Amino acid sequence: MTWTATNSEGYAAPVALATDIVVLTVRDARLRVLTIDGPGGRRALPGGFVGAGEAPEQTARRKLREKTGLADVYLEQLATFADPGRDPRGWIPTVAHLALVPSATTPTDPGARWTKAPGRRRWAFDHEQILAAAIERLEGKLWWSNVAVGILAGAFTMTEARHVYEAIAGRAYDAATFARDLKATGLVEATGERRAEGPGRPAALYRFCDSTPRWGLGRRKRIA
Amino acid sequence: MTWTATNSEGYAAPVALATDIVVLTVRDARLRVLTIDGPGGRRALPGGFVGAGEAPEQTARRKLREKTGLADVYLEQLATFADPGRDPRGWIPTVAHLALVPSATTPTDPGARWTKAPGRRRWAFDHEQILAAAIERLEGKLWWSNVAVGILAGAFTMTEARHVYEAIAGRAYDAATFARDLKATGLVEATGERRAEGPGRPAALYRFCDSTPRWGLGRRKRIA
DNA sequence: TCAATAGTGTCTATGAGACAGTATGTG
DNA sequence: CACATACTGTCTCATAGACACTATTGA
Repeated sequence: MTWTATNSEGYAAPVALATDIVVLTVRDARLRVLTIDGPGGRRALPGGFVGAGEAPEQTARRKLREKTGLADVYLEQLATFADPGRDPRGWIPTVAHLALVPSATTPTDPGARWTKAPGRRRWAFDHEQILAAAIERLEGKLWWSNVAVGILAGAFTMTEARHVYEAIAGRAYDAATFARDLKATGLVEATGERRAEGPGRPAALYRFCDSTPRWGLGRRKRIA
Repeated sequence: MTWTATNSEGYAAPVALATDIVVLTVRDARLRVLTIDGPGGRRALPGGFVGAGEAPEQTARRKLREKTGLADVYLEQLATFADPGRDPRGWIPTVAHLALVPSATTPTDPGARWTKAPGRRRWAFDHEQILAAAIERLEGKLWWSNVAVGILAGAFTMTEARHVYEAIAGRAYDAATFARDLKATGLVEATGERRAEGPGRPAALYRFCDSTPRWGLGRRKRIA
């Protein structure tokens, strides 16, 4: 039995407005997406219904806090998926969001897992399409904006940053060239600190100047 | 009196799902947006309500046909605006679209006009914000995709194309460099025809290889 | 001392801006 | 012929890839 809704003018209305969140991070040199159990043993994206008087972004942040315990997260709107029949429960458009969280994030929700992205898992609803849009957006903005600040929150070494960029771009970068070019974006600054990880010369630490979405200086970088 | 809606589970639902369309073109060397009369003498974007069983993109195409008489139009989803209170009639999220039409397009709707974008006009609702998002999207994709095919439908000379690109980018391009770089995107092809406009050597004609959204070869071009 | 990791310098290929000069039309 | 517009060739600067070389740590 599907749900229905009617407005005060007598016309059919959407049953609800949903939001789905593509939570991405880089773990073990792989891009991974946070998934929950969906119907039919398929993977699904976390999400929920937008409350009356609530902006979709607020809903997304609220759900993200419930799933990961994180309050300050890089979050941006991705696109809206509203094809008829996308949700068997009825007419439920969803405003998809892209969120990036630090590598060390552990889901607080016991049903949530990190899944390789892209991978061979079967997805519920139109979530595979939403995931594809999220990855394309992330790749496209990688060298042009500070998106990566979501994963590289706090201080990081150039080597750590490089591993994150490599997992997202799906290619290797020369270490020297990488450092030069990341500095050239004007988006990062040195903290002045250093960090030693095992043997070898300690690495200088950097941080992104802003944690809110910003565009870089318009340099180019080949992804493929 | 604001509208309301309730779904079959007893919860408040959106009153309706709307779509607004930012129809852009280049006329008289200026970027222009199609506007209709909104409340309070303000300018408004054309749009309408998404019907039950309809995808928002279909609604946008239907409305576009009513306003301009055009059936095949470059159209892509822009973003969804759903802040509470954005529409005084009630909870009405809108899926905004970006559409590009040829320069010669004349509105069939008598209330519709071409308005300079950006300009100093006052806008209804959150339409100024939607327009700003559309212009940013168009500028950002200009040299990376075939967006301009929406305006340069059919065959065009390099000079015509340059005028369109200049109006969108807000800067002048060297004619020789422009032609070289537009060809280098791999998105256009020569038709083999020529066209004479007054005195001077006739210009070769080109067309975009695809009329559906495509990405170019990843070259760069400075906008500012 | 060596191994390991971090960081610097530089050579080269390519794309983009600028512009001089050539080609081909109309009157 | 003059003039106007279209097109070609080329110089130069900036960016990105590659890689040799130096620097700084722990064992």
